[in-house]
Amino acid sequence: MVRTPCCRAEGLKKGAWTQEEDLKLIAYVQRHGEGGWRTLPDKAGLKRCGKSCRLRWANYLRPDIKRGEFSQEEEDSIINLHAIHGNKWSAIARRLPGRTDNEIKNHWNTHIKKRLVKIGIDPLTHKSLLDGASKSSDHPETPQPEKNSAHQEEDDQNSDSKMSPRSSSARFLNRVANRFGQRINHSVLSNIIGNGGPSTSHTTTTTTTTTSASVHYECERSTSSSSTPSFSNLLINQNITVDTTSLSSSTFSDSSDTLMYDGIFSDIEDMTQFSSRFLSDAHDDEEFLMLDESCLENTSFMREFTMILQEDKIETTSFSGSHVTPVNEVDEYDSFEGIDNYFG
DNA sequence: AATCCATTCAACCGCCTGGGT
DNA sequence: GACCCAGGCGGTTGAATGGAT
Repeated sequence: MVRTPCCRAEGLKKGAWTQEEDLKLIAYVQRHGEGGWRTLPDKAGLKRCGKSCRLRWANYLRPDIKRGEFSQEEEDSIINLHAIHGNKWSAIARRLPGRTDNEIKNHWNTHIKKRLVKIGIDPLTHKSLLDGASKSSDHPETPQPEKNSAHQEEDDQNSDSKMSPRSSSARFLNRVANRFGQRINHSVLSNIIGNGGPSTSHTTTTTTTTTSASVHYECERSTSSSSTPSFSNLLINQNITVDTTSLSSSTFSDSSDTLMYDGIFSDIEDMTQFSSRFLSDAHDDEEFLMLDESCLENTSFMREFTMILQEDKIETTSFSGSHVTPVNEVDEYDSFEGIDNYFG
């Protein structure tokens, strides 16, 4: 079947937009809103393809566009999100308010990708390019293959001031276990850490229907999601995340708590960083672990659980050893001591 | 100053998807 | 189910720019 062109090719202008065209487009969208892109050019008096108008608006003229250099935090988020989503630029852009998919894509291709390659990380797989090569201890200048993730870069750059998302995940688990270890029933924590128990069921069905707060883990793209998560691979390969939608006000049956939770999340200034570490799209093909219903109904638990998320975010962004609950780090990855305390 | 080359990024292209009929 | 349409997406292009020679 012959594809119908999105617009008539004759007489349409291409190339860089002029200020006059921008003003026309802005005026039209402000008056009529977004949408109807195919007919917009005629109505707005633009000799442009509707697609071109939409792109110009979405990538450049939209009032909430954030322009300028990417911050270190934004770059970290992009790397983390790319490890999860791959080249799904729009998905990544949704987590970076004010940044467009096109901008992120360009920045990735022109800056981040090169930097990752330079330090020995495959930007496609986020694994070391030196897999299988001899240990770099013989060659101190070559990257260490043990930390075969994109986070090596930030570790290298911020080893004293930042914690990697991986350690954040483990630390988060520690805190949950330490704080709630005496109150959450065993099966719930078994679910969270996937300790091989029967309750590592991936209750995808209930996620979309009855879910409230779902702790959900995402496997690295290179790993099979079908395997039952073990304690170790949870720490190494997975980030604990909380589904955003699950923490909406509708989550909580106690109406008096609704506003509180809304407040907490609206108070989080940097949703980008928060979401890059804890939040994820609720795709149908992703698997979820559910917190026990009883936990969700326990507003006290949910209150503290939410506070942990918030505190964790704050501590990670301005980490100093003095004010962070100590977490033993047995090796280069965090250990999950809290769960041991609980089960011990 | 002139030329060449590399880099950046706005814009385009073609494909895909979902909704409506 | 088939078809059409609108919108969205990722990959690619090419003009503009800056640095090196």
